[in-house]
Amino acid sequence: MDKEVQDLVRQSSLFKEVSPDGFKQVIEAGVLRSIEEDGFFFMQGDPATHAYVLVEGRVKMIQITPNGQQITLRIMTPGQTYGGIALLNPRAGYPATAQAVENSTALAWDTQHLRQLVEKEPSISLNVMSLMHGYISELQERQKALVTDRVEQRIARVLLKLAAQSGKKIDDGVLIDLPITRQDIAEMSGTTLYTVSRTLNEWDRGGLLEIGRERVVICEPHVLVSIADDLVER
Amino acid sequence: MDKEVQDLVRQSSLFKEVSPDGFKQVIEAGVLRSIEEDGFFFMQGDPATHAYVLVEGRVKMIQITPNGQQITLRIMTPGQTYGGIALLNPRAGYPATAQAVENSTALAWDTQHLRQLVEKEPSISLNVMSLMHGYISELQERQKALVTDRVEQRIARVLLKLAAQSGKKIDDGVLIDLPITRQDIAEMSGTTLYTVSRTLNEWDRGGLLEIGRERVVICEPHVLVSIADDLVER
DNA sequence: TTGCCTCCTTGCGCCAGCGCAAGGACAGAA
DNA sequence: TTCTGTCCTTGCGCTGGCGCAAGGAGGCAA
Repeated sequence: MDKEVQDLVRQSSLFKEVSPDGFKQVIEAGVLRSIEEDGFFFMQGDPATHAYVLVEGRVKMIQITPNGQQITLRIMTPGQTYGGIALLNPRAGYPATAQAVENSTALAWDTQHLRQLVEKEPSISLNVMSLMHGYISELQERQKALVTDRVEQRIARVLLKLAAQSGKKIDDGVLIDLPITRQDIAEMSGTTLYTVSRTLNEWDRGGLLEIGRERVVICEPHVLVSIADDLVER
Repeated sequence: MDKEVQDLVRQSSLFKEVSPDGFKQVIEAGVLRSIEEDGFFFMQGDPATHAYVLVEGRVKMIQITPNGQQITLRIMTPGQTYGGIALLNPRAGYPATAQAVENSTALAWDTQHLRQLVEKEPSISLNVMSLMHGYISELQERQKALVTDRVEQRIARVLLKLAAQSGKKIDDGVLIDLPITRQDIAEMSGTTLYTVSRTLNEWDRGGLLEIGRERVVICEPHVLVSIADDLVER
């Protein structure tokens, strides 16, 4: 297995602080799985059989409503963990769908191996709880935002989060280094593609950012922050 | 310790399936704590030091926004667990505030004892994860509802959930056996007390339910379900 | 009985955001 | 170079839901 991949796994929130010995077992038990663009690692409701650490590409966690509408929960970058629920009994379904945004590769562990690993390394169990805790906080945060924030604030928050996660410093600001559509942003901020388009264009006109097709560059991050925190007149 | 209380703990989602031996230790380590109406077990952000099983009364989990606005996440009834996060390192803050709706009593375990118990009974650890999993599903469900459902549907859902949890069969329907204000319902459904009032009155006029001061009786549960599921014309 | 407090109702005006529809722009294929 | 598909923009009309303000009504205390 690739040295680089091993490092990624060692630092992942699922297996961090595992002993060298245990880590060897982790690597041995992991199975590589590749999914091409727009394919799925798993669907919401599927029995949770595997936990994944993303090695390459981008994966988004989404929820699909009965009427086909869709909300995006998060976008994962290499090194991040998803499907950690699999530690539980596999009858617990995945709470969301994992879809590849680009061609992606992940290491996977099935429930059985995971349980063996946990027995040897109980810290993994704490790691899973820690992951879930983070996830809960995030969901609560989003829920609060949905109830109390205006759409403008929510869009600002989404952009800042994307920048923090996949931002790339360039000449005139921070480029969000993802092929991301207005629709994607709308799904992440709980609004519509129309409103996103209008808002981004307004901000572009104000020099706050620069937009293009599937491209956003944040020029004035601090202004965006003050919009997100509602410190600014409309 | 009360026999009744012990049964409650034995069936709680935190300690179910613990061996008789381990259970004895659980009971020994638990500490009773009473909070009177409107008091707090803990506040959001406090270091998570204790896990609780509610023994008597009602406790609501809430989130308070910087500007004082408030959203209600859930209302707990006796036997339910909260603060399970405490198993983790206590620097992880509680993700929400636990406030007593009536005079309430709970059994509490601190992090240190919990860790000892988990060592003896690893199933507790799985229980915690299971709890968190349920919590995550619930939050995602709510989030989906906030984005895609109309206010009317969300109010219907809240009423149904309250009825499922604290419903009491009476002559003309199911009484929600809680002193619950319009404001409370608004916080749970992510809307305002005005809209809740208008909606409930409309339903009352239609014979769907009967309302009074801090009182709701659901007369036609199935109609409410079809509203929640959007199977009905407006 | 009276007063007070909290909870509830409702008319009214307002506007943020929705979503259709039509058209433009860009990128990659052929 | 042209074509095709996807992505993006924007004018327009509409409405669900918000929130103020004012008043009503039930419950509790003294």
